[in-house]
Amino acid sequence: MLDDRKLAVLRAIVEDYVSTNEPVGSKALGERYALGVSPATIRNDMVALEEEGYITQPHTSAGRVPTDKGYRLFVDRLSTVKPLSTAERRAIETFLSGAVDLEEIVTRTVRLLAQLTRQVAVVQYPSLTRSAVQHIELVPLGLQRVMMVLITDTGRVEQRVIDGLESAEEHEVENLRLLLNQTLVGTWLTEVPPAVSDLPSRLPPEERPLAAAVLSVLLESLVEKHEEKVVLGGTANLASVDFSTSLREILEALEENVVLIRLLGEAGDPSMLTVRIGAENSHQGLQSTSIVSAGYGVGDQSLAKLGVVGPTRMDYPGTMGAVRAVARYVGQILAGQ
Amino acid sequence: MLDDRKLAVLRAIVEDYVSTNEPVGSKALGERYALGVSPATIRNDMVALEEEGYITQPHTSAGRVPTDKGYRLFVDRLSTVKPLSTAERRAIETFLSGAVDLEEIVTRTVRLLAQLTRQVAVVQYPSLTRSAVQHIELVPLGLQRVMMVLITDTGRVEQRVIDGLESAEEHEVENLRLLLNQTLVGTWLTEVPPAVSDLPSRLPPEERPLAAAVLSVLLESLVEKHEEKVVLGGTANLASVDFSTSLREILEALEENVVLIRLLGEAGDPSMLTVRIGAENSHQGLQSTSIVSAGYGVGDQSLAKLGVVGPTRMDYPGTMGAVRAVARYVGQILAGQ
DNA sequence: CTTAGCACTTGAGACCACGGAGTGCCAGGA
DNA sequence: TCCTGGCACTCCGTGGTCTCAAGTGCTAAG
Repeated sequence: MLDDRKLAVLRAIVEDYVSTNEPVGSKALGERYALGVSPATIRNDMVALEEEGYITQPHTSAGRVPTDKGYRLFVDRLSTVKPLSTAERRAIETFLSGAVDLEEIVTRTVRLLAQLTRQVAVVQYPSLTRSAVQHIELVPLGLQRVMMVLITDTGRVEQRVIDGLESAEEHEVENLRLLLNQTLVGTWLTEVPPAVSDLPSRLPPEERPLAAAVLSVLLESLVEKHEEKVVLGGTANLASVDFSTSLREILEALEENVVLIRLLGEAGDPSMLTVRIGAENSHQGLQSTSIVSAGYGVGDQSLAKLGVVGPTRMDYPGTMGAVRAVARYVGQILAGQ
Repeated sequence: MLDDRKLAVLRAIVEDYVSTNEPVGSKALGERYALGVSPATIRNDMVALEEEGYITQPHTSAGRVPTDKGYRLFVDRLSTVKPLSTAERRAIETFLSGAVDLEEIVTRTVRLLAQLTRQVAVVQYPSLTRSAVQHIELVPLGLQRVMMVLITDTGRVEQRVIDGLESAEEHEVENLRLLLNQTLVGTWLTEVPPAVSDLPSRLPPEERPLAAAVLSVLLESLVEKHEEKVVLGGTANLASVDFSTSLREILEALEENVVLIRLLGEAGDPSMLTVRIGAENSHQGLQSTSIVSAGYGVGDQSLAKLGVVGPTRMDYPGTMGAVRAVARYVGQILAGQ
């Protein structure tokens, strides 16, 4: 059905359209890419490709433009991820290694990715669920307030103030602090709830109210802050492309962190690159964009996702290469912390 | 030079242009606003206003458009800040009072402001410099690492890991923690450096290396995190306006936190509303925008700034009303924390 | 199966004419 | 002195027509 030459034609169409942003015709195609056949032949192939739904013409007697399905085929079978140049790799490395804490790693990553791909970059904070407790600190703030600080081995810090306590005596707080650390250090966050279920019963009765209050806040912070935080960068890059859907819709979608997180989450195997093209995106405002994403993490466990959002008409090999490289380096940096 | 009627004409021009986005002519002006004089008279006034540089025509025989100078006069003398409706006030209050921590207050504020003004909102995190130490916590993480957590009375939390220590014995850390809190709780952050200068000398010699390391990180975090954090929202609102400078430039400027902070900082008396119009903004990319900002804080001390960025052609009275109201409510919420 | 040739389609751009909205100016009136 | 009505002029935006380039589909020959 689709022989090699037809595929080559499709590839050429995609590449040409991506770089020129203009519908590509049979003659120009034959000239610019060494297909070794005449325009007429290319036209015949185009008809076949159009019948199969890989390309389409904006109007009769205009050139062809790839459809979402066409890009999909291109990504799946006709292209290979383009590795970064060594200069680029070195730049990534030095740029990221200058970061001092998790927050800075994330902000730098997002900048980097936006710059490399010239598109909008999205980086999700490492999720809490996949990390383990490194330390829990309780700080008395006056008699009725205690601050809880939870530190994970991925460098994330969550803090909460627990208010309206009956009384929080120094030694009670100290006791609880010791017990919590003893019980929880090294535990996966997902394992925290079962691990603490019997904890109050291991304390003298008068200390249980405090423990209960602290635990409820601790558990709450685990579900609530779940994996909700993302950082966005390079929105200015949207301005240079013209989208079929309005720019406003896209910006609105991108501002909704919830939407972004859902989209990143929808991606498949986190250890692989995922590409969602045009209408494959479930969100209304992003049907004219493609999202290239990858999981990143320490070792073989993925902690969170990062990716870029751009027009369906994007340089897939290059973008995929950049996303993959950045994801790997961030993982390394995190591991090194 | 400029009698009352001329000013009334200018006011009418600004109001009309803001609401229609079209150059406004003498006839239409007389009809829509009850100026009580003929178009010819208005034309004469327009000539005078144009000579003074308050208005300009895009081309001969088109209507007039206010210049930056015209808007400036309008803001300074021809308009009054429009108070919000009680419904809006109530909405602000309920929306903001649902926030649980500083981060959420800031995010909610930015959303709120963007929604109220239909423009881009900018909120700066409460600055460290104007707040006082509420608590300092030191947490040993293994033998060579200590985490320092600094909590301010404005609810801000800074944490740092101090690495590569020779040894951090439990009791040394504990000692230092006590001493730090004893010395610093209640101290303005700006007063911290002098307050700790002689601190190592008050410790036994063997504990001084640890103290020095911790102090250097503490001081560093004071200057570094200074007032650098801003949150942005409502960028989608940019898409609906068309700017004379390219949208890209504006988005780029907005992404540079440094730029935003400088711009907010340039504003005058923090207890007042500041309006910077068009070319009054020092930054290149924002010469076609106006920035309305205000300080917010607890009591009469301003902790940080917030504001909105929009086209020079904006509804100044409404925007100023919204910014002022939001700034006040945020202050109240912060005080209530 | 490929290719050359050809007639056909269509949007983009150039050109033009025209109407509407706005202007400046002047002379007459309160 | 200031306002007003009148008038001639300017310019932009709109819509129509025309042409051109690029592209297409189809057919017949290699």
